[in-house]
Parts: sequence; C-alpha cells; structure tokens
Amino acid sequence: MRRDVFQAVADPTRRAIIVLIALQAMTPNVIAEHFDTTRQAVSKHLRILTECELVKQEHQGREIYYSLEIDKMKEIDKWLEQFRKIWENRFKQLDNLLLTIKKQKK
Amino acid sequence: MRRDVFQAVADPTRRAIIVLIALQAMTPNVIAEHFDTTRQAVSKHLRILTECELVKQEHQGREIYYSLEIDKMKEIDKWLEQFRKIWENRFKQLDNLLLTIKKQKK
DNA sequence: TATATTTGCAACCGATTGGTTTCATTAAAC
DNA sequence: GTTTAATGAAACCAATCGGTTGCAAATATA
Repeated sequence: MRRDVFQAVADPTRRAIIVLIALQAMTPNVIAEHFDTTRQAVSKHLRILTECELVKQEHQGREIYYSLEIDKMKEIDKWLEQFRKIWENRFKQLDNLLLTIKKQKK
Repeated sequence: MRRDVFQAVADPTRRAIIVLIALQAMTPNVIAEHFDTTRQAVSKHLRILTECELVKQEHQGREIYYSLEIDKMKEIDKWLEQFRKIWENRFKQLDNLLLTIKKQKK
C-alpha cells in the first residue's frame, strides 16, 4: 500500500494524534484514552503513521512509546512553499496599492 | 458530505490540479488534457475542490474557468504553524550545541 | 433551426477506508 | 508457573473513494 504524508494527515483523528504526541511520546493505550474509539482503531492509525514514517517507536518493556517524526512534517511545508510565494506576492501588491492611494491623498 | 482542505489535498491528482490552476485559471477540458483520466473524473475532483472552497469558478459563456482560492491554502499553513515552532526550536538548540562545541575547541 | 461543444450529474463498480470484534504474543506482576 | 496488562494482527463490515459510461442542459456555431 502506497502511503504518503498527505494521506496521513487527511484523517482528523490522525491529525489529533500527531498533535498529541508532537511534544511528548505516548503509549497507544494513553493515546486511545483521548479519543472516542477503541484502542485497536488507534493502533491502526499508528500503523499508518508508522508506515509513512511520521512517527517513531521506542520500546520500553511491554510498552511502546510513539513520538512524532517532526522532520517528515516538513514535506507538507515544502509543498506549501510554492503557494506561500504566491500569497506573499499578492500581499505585497495589495500593500503597494494601499501605499499608492495614500500618496495620492496627500 | 463533510469535506475539508486536508482531505482535498490527500489525492495526488487533486494536488496536481491545484498546482496547475494556481497561477492561471483553466477550463475543465484544458485541465483534463493534463491528466490520464476522463474529463468527468476531473470534473468530480473540481466539484470536491469547490465544495471545500479551494477553487472558484468564473463563468464565461459555456466555458467555466477554475482558479485557486489561495487563501484557503493558508489553512494548511496555519495548522503547520505549531510544528514549525517545534522544528525551528530544535534547529536553534542544535545550533547552540554546535556553537558550544566550537567554543570548547578554542 | 439544426448541430456541435462544454459542462455537470447520475448510476454503477471495484478498491480502499475507518471502524469493530476476536485472537495471539509478549512482558510484567503475583 | 499462573495471571494480568499492553500491544499488534486478522477477519469482517458499512461507507466512501476515484474511476468509468451514459445522458441532460446550456451555449455557441453552421
């Protein structure tokens, strides 16, 4: 199954999991407590997140701590870059327009 | 059907359409020429993109020009913001570490 | 007016999704 | 050694997805 970051963040529960473990590693049980689903459903989400390398595991006895692979999030940021250029440009153009109007008023 | 921006960009074809019409408005027919699918499939993608307000239409005779609603893309950027803070922080910490090592060598 | 072009929509289809329940495995606790 | 806890995997299910074909509506063109 071909997975990518964009598909991973498409699901709202998965996005919530990502936010949840962004700052602190957590076990599947603890993560599941935050949601209105079964532990197994969360486990499946974690598998998907693992498959596209968005999270990493750290085994500790019979517990597994999941934490965010923050670098992978940059892939989304990288794709957004091209649009950021566009909207920053538009903002500049708007800014110049307002400046021109201001000057004309004087 | 509840749709959001994240679901919209989950599909690779939809991402390609977004990039395609980001700088220049296009009709469904012209857009479809760029892909290896039927015009109707592209039309469905455009409907989804319209539903979550990622694109806008401009009717011109029997043709409809689709263009990107760039502001909607900022929603993704906004969500990424929280992670950008994390990775910039990590970068700073790494930078400080390297600086400390450098000083110790002197 | 008759015809051609551009488009959206409905019906259908196989694959995938997100969820469930059940079960197996492993490690800790008794 | 037996029991309990934490976890992943498998089998199943209804809903959704992305695609197709066929058709209807609207506009341009002859």
